[in-house]
Amino acid sequence: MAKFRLDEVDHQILDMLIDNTRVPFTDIAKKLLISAGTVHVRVKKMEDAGIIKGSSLTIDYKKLGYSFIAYVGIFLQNTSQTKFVLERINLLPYVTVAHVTTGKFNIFCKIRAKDTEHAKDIIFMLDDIDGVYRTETMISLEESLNDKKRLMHDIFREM
Amino acid sequence: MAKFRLDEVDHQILDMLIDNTRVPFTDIAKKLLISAGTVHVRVKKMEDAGIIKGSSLTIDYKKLGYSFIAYVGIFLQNTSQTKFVLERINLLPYVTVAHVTTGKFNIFCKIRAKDTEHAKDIIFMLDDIDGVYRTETMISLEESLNDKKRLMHDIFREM
DNA sequence: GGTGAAAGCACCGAGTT
DNA sequence: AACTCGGTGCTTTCACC
Repeated sequence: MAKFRLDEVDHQILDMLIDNTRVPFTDIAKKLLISAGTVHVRVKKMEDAGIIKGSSLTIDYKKLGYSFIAYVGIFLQNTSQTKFVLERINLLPYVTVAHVTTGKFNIFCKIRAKDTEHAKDIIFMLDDIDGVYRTETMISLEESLNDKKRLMHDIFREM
Repeated sequence: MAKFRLDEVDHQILDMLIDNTRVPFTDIAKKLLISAGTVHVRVKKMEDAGIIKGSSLTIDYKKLGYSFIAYVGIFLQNTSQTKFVLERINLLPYVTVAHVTTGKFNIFCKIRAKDTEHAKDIIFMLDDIDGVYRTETMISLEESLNDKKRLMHDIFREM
């Protein structure tokens, strides 16, 4: 995978858009003392390069009744079944992300549910997939998301 | 936390905006056969209710040279140190999310790094936090994100 | 690669049904 | 609650630097 170099202006633009994709390009332009046209061209360039893959809303799932988060580690009967099981897992809507991992588990995923009862159903569905030997669940008591803005500044500025 | 009820139109609007926050309200209106003003009012309502917390870009971190993902389970010397350690963890920019969990680990977090060398540095920083007894790392060999669109449709439509 | 202005639209609030 | 409509302001393009 090619590594793409961004300059300081690109970083500043990303910083602002990452916090709010709807911030007007004219505002960005004012802050960075460049023209709105330039902002537009640079954003387009980052989109074309695939650095900006898309945009999405941040939804408050708790307000929608989904306040249960857990991580589930999956042990397979045989690692050759990894691909098959991963495909099945991705058919389950309540699994938000799945990873093939080294270490203790073969597959590791995050689930989002309404409550413990609902989570139980999801975990049973995972257990029922062919090739899954057993699962181990870690319930999240508190989620703490890192601040995106700081992430961008500190991580990517150094490149 | 109060549970907020969304109707079919709200769901359709969210579905479109979740795929692309910059899709014009006029396009949404055309597709749903309502007026752009109505789209505007409904989005505003969801923002005011806090359902829509914000918006963000999806960045291709791999293209920026950050292709390493791992999960780190943390064992504390004493659970009373949870809050303190969590605060320290959140100061580390490469930790994208941290959870207080039940089960095997006390705290559980996800890190994003350039490579194994870089990951090692981050894990050492975690190990060095006062109160951390030891850590256990699971390296992600493959990440598989669930499709957002399907998530919204299948999960929230039923409420 | 950047600018600035102009044309084309989108947003958004007010007033109406 | 939803619609129309008009003012305001944003995006996007393009000729020029």
